[in-house]
Amino acid sequence: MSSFDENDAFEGASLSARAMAALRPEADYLNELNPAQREAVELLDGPILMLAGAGTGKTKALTTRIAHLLNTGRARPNEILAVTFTNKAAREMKERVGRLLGQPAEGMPWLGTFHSICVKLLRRHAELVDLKSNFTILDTDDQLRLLKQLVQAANIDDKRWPARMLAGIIDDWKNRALTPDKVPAADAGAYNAKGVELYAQYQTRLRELNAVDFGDLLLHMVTIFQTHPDVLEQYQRWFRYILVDEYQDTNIAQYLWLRLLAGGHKNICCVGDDDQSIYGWRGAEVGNILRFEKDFPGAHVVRLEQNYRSTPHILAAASNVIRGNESRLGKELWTDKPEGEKVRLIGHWDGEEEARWIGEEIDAMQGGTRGVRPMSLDEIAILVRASHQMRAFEDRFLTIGLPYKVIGGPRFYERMEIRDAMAYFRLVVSPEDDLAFERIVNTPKRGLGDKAQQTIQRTAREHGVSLVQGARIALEQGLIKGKGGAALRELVEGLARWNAMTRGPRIEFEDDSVIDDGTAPVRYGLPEVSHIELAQIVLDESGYTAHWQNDKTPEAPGRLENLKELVNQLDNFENLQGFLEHVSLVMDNEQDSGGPKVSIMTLHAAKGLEFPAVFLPGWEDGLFPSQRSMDESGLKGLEEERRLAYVGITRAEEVCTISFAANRRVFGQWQNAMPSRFIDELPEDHVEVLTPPGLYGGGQMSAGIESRAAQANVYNSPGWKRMQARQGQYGMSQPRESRNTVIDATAVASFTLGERVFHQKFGYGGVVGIEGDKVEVEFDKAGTKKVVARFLSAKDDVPF
DNA sequence: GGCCCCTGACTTTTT
DNA sequence: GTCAGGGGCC
Repeated sequence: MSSFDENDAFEGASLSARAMAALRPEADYLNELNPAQREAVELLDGPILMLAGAGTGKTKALTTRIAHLLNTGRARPNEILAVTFTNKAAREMKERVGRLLGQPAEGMPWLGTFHSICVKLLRRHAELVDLKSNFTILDTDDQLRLLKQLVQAANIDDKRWPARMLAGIIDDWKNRALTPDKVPAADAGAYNAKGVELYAQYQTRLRELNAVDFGDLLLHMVTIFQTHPDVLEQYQRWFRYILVDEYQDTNIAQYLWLRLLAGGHKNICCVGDDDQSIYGWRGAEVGNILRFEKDFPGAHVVRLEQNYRSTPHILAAASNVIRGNESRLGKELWTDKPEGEKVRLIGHWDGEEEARWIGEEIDAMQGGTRGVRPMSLDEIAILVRASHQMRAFEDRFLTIGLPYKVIGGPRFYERMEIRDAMAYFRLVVSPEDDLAFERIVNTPKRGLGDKAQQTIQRTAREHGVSLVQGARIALEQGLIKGKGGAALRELVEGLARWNAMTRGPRIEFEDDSVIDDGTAPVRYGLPEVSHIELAQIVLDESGYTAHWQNDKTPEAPGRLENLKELVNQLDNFENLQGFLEHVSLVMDNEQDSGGPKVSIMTLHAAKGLEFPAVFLPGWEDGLFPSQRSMDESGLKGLEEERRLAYVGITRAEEVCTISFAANRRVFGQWQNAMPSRFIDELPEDHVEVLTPPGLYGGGQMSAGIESRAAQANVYNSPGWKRMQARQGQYGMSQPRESRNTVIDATAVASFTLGERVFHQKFGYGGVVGIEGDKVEVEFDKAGTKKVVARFLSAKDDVPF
C-alpha cells in the first residue's frame, strides 16, 4: 500500500490519455464472457449479487466489470471502491484490471483490502475518534501484552481468565461492531463479569497510545460514518460504484461499513458463494449473503454456475455433499468438460499407512504410472482439516525424499525475529512507542529484568513521559546501575542516534536561527544514510543480529535469513515509516524455490486455489467434521464443516482422492474412528472405491461404506487392478526404486560416520549410519532419524 | 536473571 | 505426543 496521498485518491482523477486509448472496444471483452458473467458485468446500476460457485470465473467477471465501468465512463478509476479480504486477492485484481486496461492499475487507489482502505480513511479522519493521524497499528502480540497489563491491574487471576480469552472476546465484539457502550447486557457476563469494563479500559489505553488494533480499523470508520453524516455523505458521493469480493466472509462491522457507504446510490456489487463460507468462527456471517435481497430490495441476483475447473465427476461429488446443507441459496455447478476419472475413495488401517499410500500415489502420478498423464509435483496438493495432520505427511515425505512445501503456517511478519526487528524500527521512527520499547528493552538480553523494567515504568509514569524518556531519566537519577544500566544507556543513546539518522542533518536558515528545544519546528535535510542502511545499522548496533548469530539452535540461521529478507524488502519503500505502515497490514512470505513440490495445506488455506490432483485425507467423524465444531456450534458448525468439504473437493481439476483411516494417534493416544459422515454423502455413481479387501475386519466401516464397496465391486475396479499391477511392478516392500532418478540425480552425497550435519527440520546432528542414499543421524534435539542424504548438509555449509 | 521442569492445552486464521 | 508458558530454583 502506498502511503496515503490525497491527490492520488481524490483528484488525480482520470486515466491517462494513453490508457484511455488503450481501452479495448466493449464487444471485445464482453464476448469473452458466458451469458451469466456477461449479465453480471453489464448490470451496472443498483445492487447486484453475483453468486459465483467455485471455479466459475468470478475474478474474471469482477475485473471485467471494473473495466466496463471505466470504459462506459460511469466512473473514473478513483471513484470505484473495490474491496477484498486478502492482499493476495487485491494484488491479483489489480493485476488483472491493469491487464484489461493496458496499463498498471495505479489509478485505482481504492482497490484493496477492507483494512488497508480503512487505514487510508481513518488517517484522514482520525481526530473524529480522538486519534492522531499517525496512529500505530498494533499486532496481536502488542494487543496481548496490553491486555495482560490491564488484567493484572484489575487483579484477575490470569490463570483462570487468560488474557488471550479476553482478546478473543473483544475481537468478537469488534467484529460485531460493538463499542464498549453497545455491548448487550447478555454478553456483559463475559470474562468474569469484567469483560466490558476491561474492553473500555483497553480502548482508552489504545487512545492514549495513539494506537488501534485490526478490529478498530473497521469499527472506528463505522463509528465515524454513523456519527458524522457529512463525512459519510462525502464518501457516498465519491465512491460511485462499490464492488466486494468474498462477500460471504464479511462480518457485521464490514457489512455495516458497506451498507453505510452504499446507502446513497446503492451501486453495490457483491460477489460471493454462500457454499464457501468457512470463516464463521472468526466472525463471518453467512447471513450477510443470504439476506442480500432483503437488505437491498430490488437487487439482481446473478448465478455463475458454469464451472471451468473440474470434471463432471468431481462436480457431482461436491454438489451432492453440499446439498446436505439447509441454509443456502442454491446453485448447481455444471461443466462441459469430459468425464475424467471418478472421485476415488480409499480407507486405511491407520494414519501412517494413509501417508505412506499417498506418498506412493504421488510417486506414481509423477512417474506417469498412474493416471492419464504424468504430473508435476506442483500440480498435486494435500488438503487437511487441521494442521497437526500435516505431520504424518511431512515425516513420510522426508523419509522417502519427496519434495513438499507447507502453505500457510506462521506468516513472515508474525515470526519472532521479524516482530522484534519491527519493534526496533518502530522505536526509531517514533520514540514514544511504548509497546515497542517493552518488547525490545531486554531483547537481546541486556540484564534488564522485571525490577529494572518496573523502575523505568514508574519513572515514566511519574514524569508523564514515554518509556524511552523514562529510561533516560531513571539513568540520570542513577536508579538503574551496573551492567544493566550501561546496556540501557547504550540502547537509549542508540535510539536517539538512529532517530536522528532518519532526519538527516539540520538545515539552518538565515532569517531564523534554529534552536532545537523540541518545540520549535526544525527543518531537516535528507537523511545521510538510506533507510535500508539505517535498518541494517539498527539491527547491528543494537546487538540484535549478534544475538541470533550467537544462538546455536537450529532455527537461528533461518531467522537471520528472515532478517536479511526483511531488510531487502525495504527496497520497495521510500522510508521506514512507509514500510512500517505497509508491513502491519501486508507482507506474506510466498517465496519458494528449488523445483516442483507437493503442496500441503489446510482446507482453509486452499480456498481460492486449484490443483489438477487433490488428496483429501482424514475424512473421519470427529476429525472432519471436527467434533469441536459440532459441539460448539451444533448444526451451524456441521454445515460449515460441510462447506469445507465442498471447498476441498472443488479444488480438484482432474483427480480427487478422499481417504480415511480406521485408527489414528490423537494426542499420543490411539483412537479409532468411523469414516466421515460426508463420505456417505458422496454420490455412488461418481465414486470409485479403492479400499483393498480384508483391510477392515468387519464392523470398522459404516454400513454405508461396506455396501458401497460391495456395489462398486472393489476387486474389479480399475483402481484396484492398477494398484495390483503397480505393486507387482516393483513390489510393496521396496517401492522406492525410481526415486533418485526422478527427483535428483545428484542426491547421493557422501557423508562419513560421525560427521556433523545439519537438517532444515531436525537441526544439527551426527551421522551414525549410512544405507545407500539414506543416512541415519542422531540429532541433538530431534532424536535419531533416517533421512535422505540430499536433505542434509555438512555442518560448515550452513548458511549464515 | 536465566534455566529447567512441570502443567495444561490441543481446529480453522486474515488483517 | 508435543509445545508453550509459567513457576520455581540456582
